[in-house]
Amino acid sequence: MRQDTTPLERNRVRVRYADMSTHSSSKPVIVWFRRDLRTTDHAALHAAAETGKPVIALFIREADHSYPMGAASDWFLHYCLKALDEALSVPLVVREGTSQEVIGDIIPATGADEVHWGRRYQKDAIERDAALKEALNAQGITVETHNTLLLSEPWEIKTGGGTPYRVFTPYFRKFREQVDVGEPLPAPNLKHYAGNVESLTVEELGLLPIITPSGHDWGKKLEPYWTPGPEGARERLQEFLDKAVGYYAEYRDRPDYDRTSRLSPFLAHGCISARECWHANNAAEVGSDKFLSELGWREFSYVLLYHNPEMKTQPLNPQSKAFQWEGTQEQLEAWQRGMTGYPIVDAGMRQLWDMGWQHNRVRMITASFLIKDLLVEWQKGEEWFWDCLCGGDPANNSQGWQWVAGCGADASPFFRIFNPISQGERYDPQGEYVKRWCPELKDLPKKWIHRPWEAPDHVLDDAGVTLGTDYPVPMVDHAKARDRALELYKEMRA
DNA sequence: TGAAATGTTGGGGCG
DNA sequence: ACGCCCCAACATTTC
Repeated sequence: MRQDTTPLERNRVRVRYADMSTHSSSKPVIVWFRRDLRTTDHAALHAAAETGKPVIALFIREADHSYPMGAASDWFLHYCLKALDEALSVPLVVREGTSQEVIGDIIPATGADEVHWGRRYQKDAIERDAALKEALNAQGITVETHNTLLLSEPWEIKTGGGTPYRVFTPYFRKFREQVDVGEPLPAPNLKHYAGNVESLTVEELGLLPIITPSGHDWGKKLEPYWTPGPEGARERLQEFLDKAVGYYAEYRDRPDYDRTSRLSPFLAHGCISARECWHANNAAEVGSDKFLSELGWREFSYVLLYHNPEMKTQPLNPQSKAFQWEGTQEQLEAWQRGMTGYPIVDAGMRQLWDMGWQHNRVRMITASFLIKDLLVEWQKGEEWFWDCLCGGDPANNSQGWQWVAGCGADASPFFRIFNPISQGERYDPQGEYVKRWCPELKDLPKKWIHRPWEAPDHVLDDAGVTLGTDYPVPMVDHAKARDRALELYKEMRA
């Protein structure tokens, strides 16, 4: 709930640095942290430390962000900031406002004459950062930008014709020929700045979800699943490399197994770098090229986002704009709540709500269902995921939704429509994933777990399930919905 | 990183 | 023994 005054005005806090004895006469350098909330393999932090100047570590809750984080990502971010503050040997200065205001305030207050940050790739962010850089340069302040997000710059890898790639496979082949993913940078030693810098506490940013009047704490449910921050990211990567990466190609499509990396939220907030993941995979006793290729998809998504700034809302494939969506708000809400009547879809949507994350195979199934069975615009699904994912990535989320909708670059063709029953039976054969997230179906035999409406009455009785009361009747008939989607697809092409 | 419809093949039952 | 039909099983095409 935003009020008339900013938290900084309401509650002025001064960070008092522990080490006041460092009397360096040199001017400090500011490192502005964004989606790179770590100390290792951080090119901007590293370069700032190399100057030998005292370092002011800064995070800004940007007031003028046109693509603000979703609620679950804010939750994750809150704990990332606290973890980063602990991981850094200097305090993290936390502020709210526009970057121009905040940095424009810190520079005269501290005498800082140099600013470093990691580059961003969304058009509005690029423009704001460029304007800030220009304004600072005009004041004689040095600005250096770095790559803290990606393995390669989106403009670096081009086809023979000099255009950006639009198909993943040749893109990634070229990437592997061209890009030398070097060693991650170590965490640098930082020199303390001996003065004071105004800072909010992380709490004052108000990132945590508001507890409802009835006392429901929505953020609390995410806690068991995640340890946000660099330490949690390293642990997660290590566990993945120790236990799952060897089976990645075989089992990553199985939502009933815990065989994916679950690193997406950490990568999205930059708790760990893609280079650290890449490198650790290759250094591990057993690694997986498939895992590297997933990191490659992340790079490819940023290529698409960089060259297509409207990717969040506009189909990359322009003729897709003519598609006549006919899904309703009620249908969208049933999907959001996990009440479609198709168990694999509902399990996925409830997992997303509870964990702030959804298994990748299930993302394809739930997205296909929203788009092709319910005929709801993919953008509505993108928005919901953006709000619910505790590590929503602007490039990956848009790219993934466009892929399923069939309107993206190198996308799945529109007519590739997932059957929620056969997908469920193939990838969750025992129904364990469904039973975990839809406990009302836990006593249903596996034969009927993905199609409860076809189960004989006595089976439903024995399982204690009354369709329409305990669990919904399917909201659409998949076979009919499929025909309708193909019909609309044909109309669009005509 | 589909699914369904359609086409082909080959073995076995049977007149 | 032979042709015919049936129908899995697999392959190809279509959306």
